[in-house]
Amino acid sequence: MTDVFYALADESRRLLLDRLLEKAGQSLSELCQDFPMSRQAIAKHLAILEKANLVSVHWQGRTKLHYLNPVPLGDIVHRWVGKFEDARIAALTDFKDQIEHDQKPKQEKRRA
Amino acid sequence: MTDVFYALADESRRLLLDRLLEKAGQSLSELCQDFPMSRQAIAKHLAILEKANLVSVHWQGRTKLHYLNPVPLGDIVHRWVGKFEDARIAALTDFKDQIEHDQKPKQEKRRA
DNA sequence: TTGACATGCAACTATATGGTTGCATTATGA
DNA sequence: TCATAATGCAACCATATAGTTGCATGTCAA
Repeated sequence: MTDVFYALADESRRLLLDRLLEKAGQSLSELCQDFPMSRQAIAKHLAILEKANLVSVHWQGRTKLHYLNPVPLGDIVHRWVGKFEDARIAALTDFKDQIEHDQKPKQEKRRA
Repeated sequence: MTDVFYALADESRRLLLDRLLEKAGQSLSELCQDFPMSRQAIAKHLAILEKANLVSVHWQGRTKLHYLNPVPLGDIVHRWVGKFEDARIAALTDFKDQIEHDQKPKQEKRRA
């Protein structure tokens, strides 16, 4: 959980995921093209994405091919964000209204 | 985007969100109870959550009441994770199979 | 009015992070 | 075989992060 959020908390890493969404199976040097950063910096970012299981790799000779693995994203949505779903629905009804009317939200204890 | 992921990339901060989901409108000192950390450390975490717009505050005299704002979570899911949805569906069909069979995924270019 | 309570502000510390450069290792292909 | 290409490893640096402690400010209530 922490690993995934941490990995996503960096613009460069999110951009790398975008690149791998556009085209799967890119090598490190391929991903380095048009990226304003040294190869080693990118390799570190990819290692972090690997650790978070957001990227899977496959060696082919001396080149390391990278594949986006979107499964942890789904996990986060369903196993973590999900529990805030009730609050989100409530937010659409009362919370937002009250904020807009510059009042203190009246609920002292929201349902669990 | 970065602010939200960054805020969520810390166990303590995610725990604070849990606390505010259980009971809305808690003050700083209330949130300090049973939290193995100084008040100032918690205040910093709350400031980060505020900056990410995950927590809204309301002053009542000398006490600052904190409310969970789950809207940015929904935004992340729909505006960011959403674009990986196609890949996630594909992952369930071919990618996972091939990983399990220890083969290189055959797609060189996934659809955009 | 004044003491106590809730919070904020500032300085400080140790460690993590994001980046760099230089060199080593391994595999390809002419 | 051997130069080159793809990657890894290690040291280093500046800054950010997560935490601490001490003190200041502001508000409530007796």
